[in-house]
Amino acid sequence: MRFAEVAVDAPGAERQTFTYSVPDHVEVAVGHSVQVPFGAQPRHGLVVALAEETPVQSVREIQGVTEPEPLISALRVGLADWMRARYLSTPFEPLQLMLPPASGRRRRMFYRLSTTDDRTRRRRPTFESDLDGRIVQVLTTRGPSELATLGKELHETVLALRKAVARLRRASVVEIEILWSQPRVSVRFEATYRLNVATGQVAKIADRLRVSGAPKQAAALEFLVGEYGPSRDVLASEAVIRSGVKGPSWKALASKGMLTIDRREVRRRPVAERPQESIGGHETQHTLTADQEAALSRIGRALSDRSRRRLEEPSVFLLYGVTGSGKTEIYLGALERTIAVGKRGIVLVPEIALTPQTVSRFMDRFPGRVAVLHSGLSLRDQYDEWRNIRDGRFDVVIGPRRAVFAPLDNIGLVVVDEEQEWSYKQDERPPRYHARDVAIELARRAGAVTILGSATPDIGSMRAAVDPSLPTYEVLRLPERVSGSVAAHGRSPGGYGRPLAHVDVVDLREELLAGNRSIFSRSLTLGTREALDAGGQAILFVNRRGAGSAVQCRSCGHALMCSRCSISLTYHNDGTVRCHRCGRKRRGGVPTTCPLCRRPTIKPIGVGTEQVVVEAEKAFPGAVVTRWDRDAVKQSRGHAEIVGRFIRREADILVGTQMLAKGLDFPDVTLVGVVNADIGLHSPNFRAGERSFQLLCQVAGRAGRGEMPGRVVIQTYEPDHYAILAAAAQDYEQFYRQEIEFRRALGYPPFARMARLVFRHQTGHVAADEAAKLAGLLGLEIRRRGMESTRIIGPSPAPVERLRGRYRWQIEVLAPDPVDLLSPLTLPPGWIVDVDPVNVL
DNA sequence: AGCACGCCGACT
DNA sequence: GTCGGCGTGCTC
Repeated sequence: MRFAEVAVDAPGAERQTFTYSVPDHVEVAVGHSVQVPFGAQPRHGLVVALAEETPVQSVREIQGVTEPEPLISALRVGLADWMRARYLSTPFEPLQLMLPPASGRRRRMFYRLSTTDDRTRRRRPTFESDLDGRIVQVLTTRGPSELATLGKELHETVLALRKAVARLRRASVVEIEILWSQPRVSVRFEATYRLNVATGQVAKIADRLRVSGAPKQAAALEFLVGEYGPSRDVLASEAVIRSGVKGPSWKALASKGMLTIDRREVRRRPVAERPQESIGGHETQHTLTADQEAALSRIGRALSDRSRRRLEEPSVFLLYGVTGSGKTEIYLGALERTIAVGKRGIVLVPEIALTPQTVSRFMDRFPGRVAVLHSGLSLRDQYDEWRNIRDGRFDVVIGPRRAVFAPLDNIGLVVVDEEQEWSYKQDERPPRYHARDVAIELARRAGAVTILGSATPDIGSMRAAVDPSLPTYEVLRLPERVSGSVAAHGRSPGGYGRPLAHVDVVDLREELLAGNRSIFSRSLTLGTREALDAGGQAILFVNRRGAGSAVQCRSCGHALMCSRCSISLTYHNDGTVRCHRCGRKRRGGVPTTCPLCRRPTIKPIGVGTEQVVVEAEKAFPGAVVTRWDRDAVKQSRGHAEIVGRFIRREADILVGTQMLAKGLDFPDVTLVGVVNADIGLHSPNFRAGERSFQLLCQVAGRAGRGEMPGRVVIQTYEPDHYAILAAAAQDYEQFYRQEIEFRRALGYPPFARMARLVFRHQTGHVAADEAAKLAGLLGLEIRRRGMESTRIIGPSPAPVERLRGRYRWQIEVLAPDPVDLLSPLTLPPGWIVDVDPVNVL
């Protein structure tokens, strides 16, 4: 007897896999997609293990496989289980990410009138309510229907219908029928024709056909032999178009045995084979700098050693290189070496839509061998691309976070570009995974090398690389900017990297004292004018992150803080000012005068892009100002249109949010202004400083990427904040030294790991009560199990307390591994757990 | 999620 | 007595 361990896609199968027996006539392997009985209904599941025996008493049988081949490799089934344990997801959720996109069938529940006439019941059912009768009416005329259909027809709520239908089922008037929807996409076939007669006989047969009044069939035969010869498949659609002979004639030939009609799977041509539309030119580089050379040879050694199974070599490299230092060239070189030892690579990029320049460099280097998982692909295309990857048609897969689940075999290298990016964390729906950490685990299991690339590495990644007590990652440094396009055009003096842009920090308190009430400081106004006059372009960056804004004094820079939590208080639209850590409300709301300097200049801070556009048009008459943020993208035809307009110099000033911080090259931009560096600095999150520093560095990196030198102006009320000082100096290591001490002192990650628990409810106090209850329970559990190094913070309202009409309260768990505390517990329904959260909104 | 089991109140 | 309400608990 054989048994299969199955991860079932059903509520009720959240915590464990289930054991089923495998009937003799069914062949299953790990990774197979199967249909199993679960409770009263059939469910979809994935086989995660096989066994010869089981301790389980009541096993039921697998009903069958839904696809002939396993869909997920054993390695990835293992990875999925690792994700389940790490992110406290269900067994099925991580596996679902690895399935072909949009190929899933959904269960649909239809209600129909009972077919079995129930003789135990003598009386005809008398309907308890009018609704029951109306339902029967609809089912009689329309046949089996879903609840939603009934709802539309009868103008009743789903809830009322559910009750009525349950009543009718008990009375044996109505029964349910489960149907599986068609997958939204599946393998597509097209008919093919193949000639069945010898070439020499075609002329004779064709003559006979003409005589017997079938000239079309004769023409078809002659076409086939002339264009394709015997026993070669030709797509029916192609044959019909090119020969002008329609379907029925071909069918007639087939019935006479002269032709075989077959079918062949057709797929869209992979992206790599399509002509590329690229926006902006991209730099090509042929000679490597000494640093690049050294980094690449180090990675090359690890790659070849690991391919010879000498696994003692480090497997994770932190490629720490300033903006423009040529990290992409290292990725390309490492991929070449990977392919040279017969392996393949996955490249993760933060937001593919925003990095077309990087993507096209990969496609140029490995023509026809790169699969690009683009979020803009249609479902059909995504599905075809999945199958093309699985069938080994690509050596390289490049894409955003979910590309880590692409069905690529024989992986030798995994690259995570801009590894510090928060977009690698899925925080909207389970499994709430971090693609960088999944990538590292995938590489570990595959015996592959990982490269984490960044100009401003995640604090945790850098610590793993430099702390001698944790010899896990190895740092590779690229400290100098490559001469880039200058070198490519042969005009570089040689040996000199492009300098980093010059950064000015403007103290907005002084601007105010000098009587400047505009949102642009004198320095920024002057700098922008100069840049435009010299024929350059300007970028104005508006930091909108952490919309829940701090309350800050324009005169002295003082921000209202919580006396207990040492984080800044948050202004709410209802006028209250509260701490998002402990939940305490400030009495009196926003003060009229600053508690520190006594001036009446204390206000909630916040500037929008629209406002900046208006102000910029006023301040720089004649300049064309363009906006780039989420709203502007919605109105136009996407990112590429806005970016393209700016690169083609149809606008002089680009006003935007974080989107423009990402790796795009704007060669003519000589000035970058940060309108409000303070926002986010005080977001109630221990990563606020890190986030601000990274953002400012990235924004500064947009200036002076061409031949003209760049200049950056950072406007702030807090010129002495360590994140701003370090960003102005563009000195990551200075920032790291301070940040890591701050984290150590407060026991924050990377010195502990965090799990964030959130509860949502329409009513504020219900959420608060529920949070208090669970916090008490967790505290009890911590004491009971003597978990001294585990702390809980809160309960407190979430930083954005009310989201989509629901109040949210949270509890944070800090521990060496918070899963130790949470894993054995069953949280009450409604709680969401986010392990290793990055976004705390 | 669904369904079964089980314990209480309004009827034949 | 019986039917049917919906409150817990389980689904291999």
